[in-house]
This record gives sequence, C-alpha cells and structure tokens, in this order.
Amino acid sequence: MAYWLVKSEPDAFSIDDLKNAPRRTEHWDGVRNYQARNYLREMARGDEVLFYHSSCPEPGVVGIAKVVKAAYPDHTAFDPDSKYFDPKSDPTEPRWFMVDLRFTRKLKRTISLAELKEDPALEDFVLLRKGNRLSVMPVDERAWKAVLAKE
DNA sequence: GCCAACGTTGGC
DNA sequence: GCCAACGTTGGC
Repeated sequence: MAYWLVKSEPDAFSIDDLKNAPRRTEHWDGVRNYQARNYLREMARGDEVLFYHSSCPEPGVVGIAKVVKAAYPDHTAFDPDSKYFDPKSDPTEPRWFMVDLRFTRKLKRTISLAELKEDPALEDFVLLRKGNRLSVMPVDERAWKAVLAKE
C-alpha cells in the first residue's frame, strides 16, 4: 500500500465535491503532465491519498481519499469538446490516464501549507520542494504520518 | 541537441 | 496582479 497526494483547486473540484459525488467516487481526469501521469499509473487500488487544495485563500491538506480503481485511459483526451482534449492521444495507444478516487473523510481542520513548511519532519516532503508543480505526487510514510499528526 | 519563446502552476 | 519555476514547442 502506498501513499499519495493530489492537488485540486477547490473552485474547480473540492473535497466536498468528492464527498457529494455519486458513490463518493470520481474519476481523477485531466492530468496532462508526464511525471504526474507516471505517478498516476503507479497508483494501486487501496492506496491512500491526501487531498490538497491549491490556489485558494488557505492552501493545504483538507482530506483523505482512497484509490478504488487503478489507472485506465483518460477518455477526455479523445473528446474534442473536452477542455482536456489532446489530439495526440490515440485511443489505441492512450497517452493519458486517470484513476478513480473515493472520499474517505475530511480532516478536522485544514493543515495549511504554512504549517507544513514549519515542520522539520517534512523537510523532504515532495510538496514542499522548490518549484514543485506536480498535481499528483508520492508521499512517504513518514510524511504521511507527520501530516496527519497535526490534525 | 540547443535554446528562446511561450504557457501554466500556484503561492503570495 | 505579480512573479518564480517550471514544462513544452519549434526553429535552427
């Protein structure tokens, strides 16, 4: 079992949107970055995921989700009407993938980015690395525990 | 292969 | 709105 973190802008899709989705489950589509794509493909059913809100008044970790379906082709790449359409992704050899995430729970409070930065135990946390813009990233067990210990 | 131009992310 | 830090594109 592995741990991950996904970022989302709450205006576009928030932890509450996941909670309120049918079966509390949603496709994690629209990832169009190769490194993030590679991480998506490493995700396995049962893996646990920190849900992070970005580009908002208080960026931070707000909840936990679970991978309920491992990577499969992201069909939005084949849809000319989708904002995620990529003419270079061929259905016979898909370039982009998505997983299904199910809401587990919200944290009792937002663990803010500012707070994460203050923790020496999170020095190596991928999220905090300079210039990191990945929307999907791995979280090691130590970081996972350090984040949740703040709750 | 190099690199400039451009677009995007995301904190502030 | 600003800007740093990327990734991508395309000319050469």
